[in-house]
Amino acid sequence: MAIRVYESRRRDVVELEPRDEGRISMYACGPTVYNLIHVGNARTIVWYDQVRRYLEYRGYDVTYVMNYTDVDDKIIERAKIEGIPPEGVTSKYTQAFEDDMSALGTKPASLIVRATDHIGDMVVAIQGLIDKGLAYKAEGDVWYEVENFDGYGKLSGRSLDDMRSGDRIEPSPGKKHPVDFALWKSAKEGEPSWPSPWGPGRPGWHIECSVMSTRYLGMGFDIHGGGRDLIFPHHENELAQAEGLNGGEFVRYWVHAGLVQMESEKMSKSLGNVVLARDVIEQYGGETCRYWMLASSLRSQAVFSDDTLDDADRSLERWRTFLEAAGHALAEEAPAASSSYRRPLSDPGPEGTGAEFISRFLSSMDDDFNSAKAFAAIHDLVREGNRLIEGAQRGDEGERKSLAGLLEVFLELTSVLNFRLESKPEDSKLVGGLVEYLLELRESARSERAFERADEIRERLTELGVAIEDTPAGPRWRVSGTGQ
RNA sequence: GGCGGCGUGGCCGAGUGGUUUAGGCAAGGGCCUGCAAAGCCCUGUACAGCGGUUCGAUUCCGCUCGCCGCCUCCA
Repeated sequence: MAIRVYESRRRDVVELEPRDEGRISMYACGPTVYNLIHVGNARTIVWYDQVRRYLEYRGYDVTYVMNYTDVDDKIIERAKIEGIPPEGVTSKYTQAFEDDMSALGTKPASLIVRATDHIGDMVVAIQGLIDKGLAYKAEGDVWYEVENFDGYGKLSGRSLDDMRSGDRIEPSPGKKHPVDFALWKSAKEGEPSWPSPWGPGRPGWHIECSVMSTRYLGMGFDIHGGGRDLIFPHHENELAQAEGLNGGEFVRYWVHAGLVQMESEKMSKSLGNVVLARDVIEQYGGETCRYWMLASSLRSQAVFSDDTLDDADRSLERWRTFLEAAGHALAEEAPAASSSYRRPLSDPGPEGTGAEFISRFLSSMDDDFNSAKAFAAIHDLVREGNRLIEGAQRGDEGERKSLAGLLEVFLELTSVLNFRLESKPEDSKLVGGLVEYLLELRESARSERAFERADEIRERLTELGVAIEDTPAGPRWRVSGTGQ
């Protein structure tokens, strides 16, 4: 069974057949580092991280390149506002991006590339396009001539005629066709610039991705993506540049993520309805945020609201509770998480306790990363596991064995999604000691049947965010809630 | 105006031409508990509307209504 993905250009779900057997090359448009990212930006990157993790889990050797766009009008603007040089802006927001993404459990791409480190390559590419008759100079600018590229519009499914008739494109002086886009912009006073055969200036928005992706991954690499809103013009233009310059196919599979919706409107910087990733992480924690992002599948739009985030938080809490309870029930026989699980496509498939859950998880994720269905398999596993806990605690050998098997599968599946399910940081030694002491007091009250006193202790702790559960093996506690 | 997508029970969100339920959250009932909590069991009879195809459609086709995305910087 192969992995299937929805491919934007073909507008269909197709089998993923990598250019090189056993290897996947993927490229993602990373941030333009001029601002803190919002949860929509973050969700797309988290999903790409998940795609990468899943492909590795399925046995592929993945090379994942991400770019940071660190030359752009917005950066220049921002530098003026903050009164610092553009490099100050980019380094500040690059760090902020990496901090946010790390809080969301993504691991850095195999290779991170910066536009400013590849200006020379871009100049060479632009000259190449001019030489091929696909670009032309107009004053200090260089424009891509879309009418000379056969197939312009094939990714986004639109024709030049459609676009010409649209009244939203403003013709610029010097452009031959209103859709022609800038490859090189001449420098204005006080802007960062680089030398070029056409005079000092800086590259246009799209050229860096064409140049850097093909430099490191070659033409015809496997997966390229970003949010749906990048399909046009960004990816269309990347395609026109790369294929126009090099010939052949640029990208085998275009994979685009659905956008985050805010009250039935997309979240977007231009609409001004953004919620910063940082703020959501602070309120709900990175793991809840990641759960929310992944619980809706890659292509569907995710609804941002307190309700959907609260749902995610409670669902995750259910998993944590299971992990903890199963661990207690099995004591030292409890399996530990491995650092790297692998289920290559070539595997005959799992056997033994919990195998059905692995199978369901795999077939769901193989099917265009249907995470919603994959999560359901984990939830079903948890229910079955919870049923076994009482018996396992009693010492029933059969149930212990089954529970241990299920727990092992649970650890595997949640680790593929990079959920650590760790207890809250408040769970420190001092706090632990104090809570244990209060529980001892409560237990002695209970043994004297002084329930009023016992309940008072429990209520006070609950108010403080410490949940108490009495189990046959004694009371248990944990820090609950969303950390507010 | 052009192109694309969607409309599932209180909310989020999978899926399918027909019999057995996606799953989560919330709600109600029960078990367990000193009482709780956690957990388990049960319950809700949902697929925008109108036609059509079909023995049978939530699932296919058409139309209508509503919503969303792209067409301009945007993940």
